[in-house]
Amino acid sequence: MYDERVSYRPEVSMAERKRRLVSDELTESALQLLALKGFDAVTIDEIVTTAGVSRRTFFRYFASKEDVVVQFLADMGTGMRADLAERPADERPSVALLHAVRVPLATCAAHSDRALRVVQLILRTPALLARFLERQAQWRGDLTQELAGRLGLDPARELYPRLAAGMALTAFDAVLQRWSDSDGAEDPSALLDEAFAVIGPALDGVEG
Amino acid sequence: MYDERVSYRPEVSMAERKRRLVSDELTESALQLLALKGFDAVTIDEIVTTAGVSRRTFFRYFASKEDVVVQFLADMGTGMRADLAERPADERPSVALLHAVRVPLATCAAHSDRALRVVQLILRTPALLARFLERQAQWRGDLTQELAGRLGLDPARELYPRLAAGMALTAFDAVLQRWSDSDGAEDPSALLDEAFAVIGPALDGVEG
DNA sequence: CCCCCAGTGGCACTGAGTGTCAATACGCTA
DNA sequence: TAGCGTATTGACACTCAGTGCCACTGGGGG
Repeated sequence: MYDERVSYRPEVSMAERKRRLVSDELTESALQLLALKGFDAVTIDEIVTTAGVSRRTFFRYFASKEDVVVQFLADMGTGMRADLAERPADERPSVALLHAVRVPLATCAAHSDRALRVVQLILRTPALLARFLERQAQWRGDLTQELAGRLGLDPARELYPRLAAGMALTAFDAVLQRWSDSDGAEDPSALLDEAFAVIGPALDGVEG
Repeated sequence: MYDERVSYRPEVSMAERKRRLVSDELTESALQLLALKGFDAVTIDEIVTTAGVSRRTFFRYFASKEDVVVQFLADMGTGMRADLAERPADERPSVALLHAVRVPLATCAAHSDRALRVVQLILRTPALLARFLERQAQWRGDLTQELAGRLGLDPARELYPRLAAGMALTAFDAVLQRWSDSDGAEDPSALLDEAFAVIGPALDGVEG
């Protein structure tokens, strides 16, 4: 056999790397075509032909046509909750949430060449927007739970955790919208600070 | 001809009443079946058979299967913007938005026998939730525009209008969620007051 | 009385999404 | 190196959502 110390990663199997390759190829082809011709004008057959796999394989990687696009931004949500969980327990909600929401926006800004096109496609395609908002509702639930835990509140009795999570995501949406409308000209991070300056008083309460 | 003063409404034609009848019949059948068997388990064929019309006719009244359910709550959005527009110009945003959002929730509470089942169905069915949130995004845009107009702000340069609209709808969502989870036991109006007590400071600014 | 037309049903078609099965390729073991 | 179990794939058939098209009908107006 080969020497395990060079060019061999036991933790990433051959099969796993192969799966990644197919997934990436599919995502690449889909994004290319969808951005070019619009969501409705592209069939799955075109995507899989371009990617060089069968139609059946497509649905083994993505649950729907919308998923190819939306999953591109999916990790954001899981990351946000993790980031919130890592903030110090005594930090004010406005500060903790600001940091949690900033990370995915910074990622967008860093990969603006790809991300901008995807975001614009999502915001302008009703079917994609619907799926995106559905995902975001999931994020809101996650943030609500995390926030309730850190504050010792019961989300079934107190409105605050859900409202705070919703406000943070409202800020996220507003920034994303402006970033998209300005074709990436405006700085997401600066816009986010601006947004949190508005919602901050509500997040930290009247005594803030 | 007949005497126009009795049992004849020139403003509501025969054809129009007929359309209403078909639409209501379709909505009725759909809601009944969907609530009973779940969204995915009901086909359009079942709905139209129950309603006694053809499949083709269904799609002349509703754009999709989701639409039958979501359109049940659709007028809410248009009503909200109209209500906001009618508030006095010098009223604080928090008060104006509170009134605008209260109306549809009051309507839900008044028809809780129907509305509760529909809301629960929507919140628990991913496909329906997605369509509902898509509609809500439209409401947010409308409220943003209305609010910007009343405050003399440019929504393309100021984040506030969109944030305020988003916060009001976040309150709306949180209340709807609690109302649904409690099977209608909690009072939407009281919950809404509670929610606006939280977000109010952000809506009216630091000088509120 | 006839024309007009909005609403309808039937039909065929495209495209999304799923279940099934045979073939293939890889990893492991003798 | 040969053989075996497993995971991935491709092909096919099928259901169902949604759309375009055309012929029919029934009621209202000239």
